[in-house]
Amino acid sequence: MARPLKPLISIDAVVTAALELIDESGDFSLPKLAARIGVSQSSIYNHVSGREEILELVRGRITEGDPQALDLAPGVEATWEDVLRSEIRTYRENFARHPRAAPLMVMQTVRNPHVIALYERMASALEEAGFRGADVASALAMIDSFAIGAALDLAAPGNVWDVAPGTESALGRAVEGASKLADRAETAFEFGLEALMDGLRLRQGRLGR
Amino acid sequence: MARPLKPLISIDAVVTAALELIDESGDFSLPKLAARIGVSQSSIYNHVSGREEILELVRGRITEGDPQALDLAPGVEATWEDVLRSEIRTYRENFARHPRAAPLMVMQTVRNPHVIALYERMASALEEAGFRGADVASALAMIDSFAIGAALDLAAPGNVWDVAPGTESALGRAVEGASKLADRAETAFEFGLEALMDGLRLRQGRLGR
DNA sequence: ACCTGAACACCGTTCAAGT
DNA sequence: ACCTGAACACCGTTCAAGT
Repeated sequence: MARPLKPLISIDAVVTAALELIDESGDFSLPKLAARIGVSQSSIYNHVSGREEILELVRGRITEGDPQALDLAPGVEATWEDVLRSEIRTYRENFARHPRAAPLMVMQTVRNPHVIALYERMASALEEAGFRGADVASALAMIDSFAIGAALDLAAPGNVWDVAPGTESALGRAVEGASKLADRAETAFEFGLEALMDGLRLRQGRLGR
Repeated sequence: MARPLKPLISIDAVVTAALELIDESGDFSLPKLAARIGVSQSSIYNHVSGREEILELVRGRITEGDPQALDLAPGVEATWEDVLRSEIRTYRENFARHPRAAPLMVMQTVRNPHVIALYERMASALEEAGFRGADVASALAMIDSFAIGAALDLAAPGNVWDVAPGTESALGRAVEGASKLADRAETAFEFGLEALMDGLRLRQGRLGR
């Protein structure tokens, strides 16, 4: 076949196909990706450096859903808490739309500009709150863990802990209590988000000490 | 060679070799594992069901480091906060000794009894604090995210975010501030742990509301 | 019961050859 | 510039054959 008049592949098509593959089955391989695009495996390397870059592009696609505007009463300034809460929620909602994508991203360094920009907005909010230097980094690390954890939670199989049902134990009761909820992951996320915000607010109050 | 008089492999040896492999290089495959034990790849399946079980056994080995006793003044009862803080710290310290193991565990359901027991102790502490049912599960999910995040942080390459050094931005300043610290991950962990405990304590106070 | 070697169905990446 | 097919060096798992 050799070189066609019009390219058979575009980076965009690669990313779209990759995300479809991930959404459908949760696993993703170059052979499957090539098959879906209808092209040979090796030709993908003409557009992209390899698997890692594809996944990083997928991260971009997932995250680029515009940062939802904070709608506040006119004239009211958004507080650092508003901003932080909103960014975390957006981040998590983006992954909620592609639950199976999270596990594939965890182990890769974040290079995507959209995601970097998101963390930049959070870092600014933390500075506005009065946090400085390493404290900002620590807070970001915590937020990051929480957000990734929440995303992984969405991808996780029904039970994270292999506890026999009806077990008389605190963990058994917790698992049972959660299983009654329509959206266990959602509830856990909201609980965690508020606890996290409380924790930060409290530390902010002590900053001058 | 066929069946030897004394088994060439023991489950214990498999786990030890697997953990060595992980600690040294961070990656782990059955061919490499077999080579290290000095046995053929397929014979491993006589002792273990496959890759997943091996990793779950490794999780056990890492976690079984005895739960450090809380040493308190005699007669003083450990509060739920003491217990929680100590368990989280222990969990994270265990992974600190094997930083490269964390990424391999993230995507697997926890089946190991030692780890289940650890979560059971945390669930009890949360009940003692007054949390019930889904709230216990939510708090555990949050703690879990945090602990796993902290563990992944130890395994992560130097920079989690690909920010150009000297960038004039809040994120740039945060990264720079953190890079000055001898133990960035350690500092972030302590910051997060205290913020998390604060968040839980505050929610506990509102439980009766 | 426990080992081996061969086989199977996968991976990601490279590269000469074609137009 | 962009595609193909073949090749390479890996995976995890299964299974008949040996003692």
